[in-house]
Amino acid sequence: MNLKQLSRMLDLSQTTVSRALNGYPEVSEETRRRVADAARRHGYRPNPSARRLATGKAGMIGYVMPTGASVDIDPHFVEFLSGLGDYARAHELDLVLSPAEADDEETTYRRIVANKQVDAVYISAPRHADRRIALVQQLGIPYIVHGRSEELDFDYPFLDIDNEAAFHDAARLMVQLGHRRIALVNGDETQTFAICRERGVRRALDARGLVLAPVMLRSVAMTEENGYRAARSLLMQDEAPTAIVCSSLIMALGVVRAARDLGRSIPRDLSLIAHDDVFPWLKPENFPVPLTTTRSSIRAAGQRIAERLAARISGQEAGALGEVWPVDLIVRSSIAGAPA
Amino acid sequence: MNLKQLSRMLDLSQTTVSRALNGYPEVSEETRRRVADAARRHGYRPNPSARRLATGKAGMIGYVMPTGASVDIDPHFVEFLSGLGDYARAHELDLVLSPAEADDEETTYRRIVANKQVDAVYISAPRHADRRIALVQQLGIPYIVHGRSEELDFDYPFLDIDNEAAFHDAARLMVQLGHRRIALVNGDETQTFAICRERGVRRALDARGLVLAPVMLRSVAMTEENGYRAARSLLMQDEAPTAIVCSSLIMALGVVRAARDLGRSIPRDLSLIAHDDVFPWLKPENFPVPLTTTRSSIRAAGQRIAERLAARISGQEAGALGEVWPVDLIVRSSIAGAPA
DNA sequence: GAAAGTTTCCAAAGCGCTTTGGCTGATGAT
DNA sequence: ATCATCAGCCAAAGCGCTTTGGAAACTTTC
Repeated sequence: MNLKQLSRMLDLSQTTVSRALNGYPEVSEETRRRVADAARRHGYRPNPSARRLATGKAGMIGYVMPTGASVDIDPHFVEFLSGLGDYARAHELDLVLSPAEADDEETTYRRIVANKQVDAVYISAPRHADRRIALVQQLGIPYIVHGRSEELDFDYPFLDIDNEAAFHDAARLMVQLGHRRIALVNGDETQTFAICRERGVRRALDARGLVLAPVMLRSVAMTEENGYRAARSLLMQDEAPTAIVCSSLIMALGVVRAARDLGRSIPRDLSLIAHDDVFPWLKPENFPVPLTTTRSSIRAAGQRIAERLAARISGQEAGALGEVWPVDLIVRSSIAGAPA
Repeated sequence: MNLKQLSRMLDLSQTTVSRALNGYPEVSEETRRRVADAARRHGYRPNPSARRLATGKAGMIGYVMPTGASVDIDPHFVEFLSGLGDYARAHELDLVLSPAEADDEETTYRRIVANKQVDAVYISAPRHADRRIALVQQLGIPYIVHGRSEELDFDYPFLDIDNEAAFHDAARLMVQLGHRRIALVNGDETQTFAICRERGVRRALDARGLVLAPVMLRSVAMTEENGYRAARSLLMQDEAPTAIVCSSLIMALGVVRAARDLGRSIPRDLSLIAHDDVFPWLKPENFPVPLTTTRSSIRAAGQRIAERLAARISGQEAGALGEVWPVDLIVRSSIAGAPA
C-alpha cells in the first residue's frame, strides 16, 4: 500500500493525501479525517526511503562506534543505550550504529552526514579538546555530546554530570573523616570525565592544605583487573593511602579484591568510595562491604539525550545548551574515620 | 557530487557510469577505469537513500531491541556488538537498532521489514519456541538466530555454542571430583540457553545415577545480586551443594560473595564453575580464587554472525544452516575434590 | 558483401515520497 | 455586479539511483 494506491482509493491526489497525513493546513478537516481513517484501516505507512530521498530526513539518530580488535566497548554503553531506546521507541526513532576504525572516526562521520543517513548524532566519551566535536559542528548536523570536552574555541550542546563536584565531595568527605593519604583510581586520563574527577579531588585536598601526589593517582582503563593492580600498587607503597576514591564500580571490584589480598579491612584500614553509573547487574549495596558511591544513572542520561536530540531535529532546541546534572553521594559502610 | 554530475563530467550516460561502478559486464574495461578514476577523484559516493529506493537494498542489518523501564539490556550485548562492528566496519555495513516495546516486538519487526529499512536481521536470546523466528521466517527477510530455539516446526539458520555439552562437561567434572550434591545457578529458564545448560547438567548427573533435584536448581536473571541470593539459599539448605555450576561470571561474583558470607571456602568446601562469555572488564582468572570456566567468546560470535548475515544478503549463504561452536573448559583453582 | 552476432553505450521509466506552482470555486469587500 | 481573497485541491517536477529495452558500432560468419 503506497501513496498512489491510497490516493486513488480515496479519489484524491497524492499531494492532498500526503499533506493531510503530514498535518499541513491547506486541507479541510473532513478530508483529513477521511484520509487518516483510510490510512489507518489499510495500514498505510510511508516508505522511509522515499521520504528520506525527498526530504533528506532520516528518522534516525546516529552513533559512530569505534571498533577494532583492541577496542572494547564500554559496558556502560549498554545502559546508556537502554535509556536512549526508552525514549526513541515512543517516538519511532531508530538508532544507527556505524562502526568505525578507532583511529579514524572522521571518515565515518563525514560519510553518515554526507549520505544523510541520520538526522542527528551523539558523541560519547569525549576526550580533552575532542576533535569530533569540531567536526560535527562544522558538518552542521544536530548533535549532543554526552560528557564534555575542554579547550574548544566554541560552545556546544552537551549533557554531563557534575564529575568535578561529585569527586570533590567524595574526597572532601574522606578528608572530613580524617584521612590524609587519599588516592584516586581514575579512568583513562585522556577522557574529560577523568580530568574533571581528578580536578575535583585536588580541589578538595587543596582546601585542606593537602595535595594529590602522583604516587596517589592511577589512571587506567576501567576494568576489574586494572582496579586490582592500581589498588595493589597503591596499598603496597610505604605511605599507603587510607582512602581510595574510584571511578567505577567495576574497578572497585578489583580494589576490594586487592584490599582483601593484602589483608586490609574495609573500612577499618581503607575507606572506599566509587562512582556508580547504576547497573542493574552490579549494585554497590551488594558489595562485600556496601559501597559508598557517587551515583548518577547513565540510563537516565540516555533518555534525556534522546529527548534533546529529537528536540534539536525538530528545531525546538537550538544553540549550545549545556546541561549539568548533580550527582548524589550515597553513604554506605565502606567509609570510616582514618585509622590512627 | 551525484551520478548526473559525474556522468556529465565524463560525457557518459548515468546508466553507463552506474554500471561501471557496480561492476556490470557490459562496459569496457577502459571506460570502467575512467569512471572509477573520476569517481575516486571527486569523492563520489552514491546516495544510499536513492539507491535504497531504487533497489530496495539498505546496506544495514537490523536488531529489534526490547526496551522498557523494567527491561535491562544484557551487558553481554555490548560484547556481541563489538564483534558485529568489527566485521561490519570492514564491509561498510551499518547496524540499526530499533527499540521495541518488550511485549510487542512483532510490530517493530513488521515495520522494519515492510519499510525495507534493513537487509537482514538477527535475533538474540531466543526463548523456547520463540515466535520471533517464525515471524521473520514468514516475513522473508534474511536472518540468523544467535542461539537456538526449540519446538519450532521448521529449520532456521543459527549460530549457537554447545551449551548442553559445555554444562554437561562441567557437571561431569564435578562428579568425577567426587561431588554428589551439585547445584545449577542458571539464567532465566525461558531462554533456550538455560534449558540446554540444565539438560547438560542433568545428563551428566544421570550418567552417574544422580539427579538434579529441584532444590539444587535456581533460574534467575543473571545479576550479581541474584547470584548471591541463589547461592546463599542453596548453601543454607540442610543438604547443601558441594559444587555449583553457574551460568555467568556476573552471577558467579554473587556466588563467591555468598560462599564467603557463609564461611565456605572455595574450593575446599565448595567447587565452582561458571560460564565465561569473555568480557574484557571481568576475567575469571582474576576472581579471588581463579575460576574454572566454560569459555566462549561472545564477541567472536558477533563477528561470525555479521559475516554470515552479509553472506545471506548477497545470496552466498542460504538455507537453514545451523552452526554450533564447541565450548572450552578451562580449569582453574576454583574446583577440588568433594569434601569428606 | 550481407546476415548475424557482440560489444558498448544510452534514453527513459521507474522507486514512493514531498513540494512547487498553479487552478477552481466560494466568500467578502467594494 | 465586480474584483480580490482564500480555502482546498491537483498536476507535475523533483530527490538520485537502478534497470529495462533498445540502438549504434564493430566483429564475425558464410
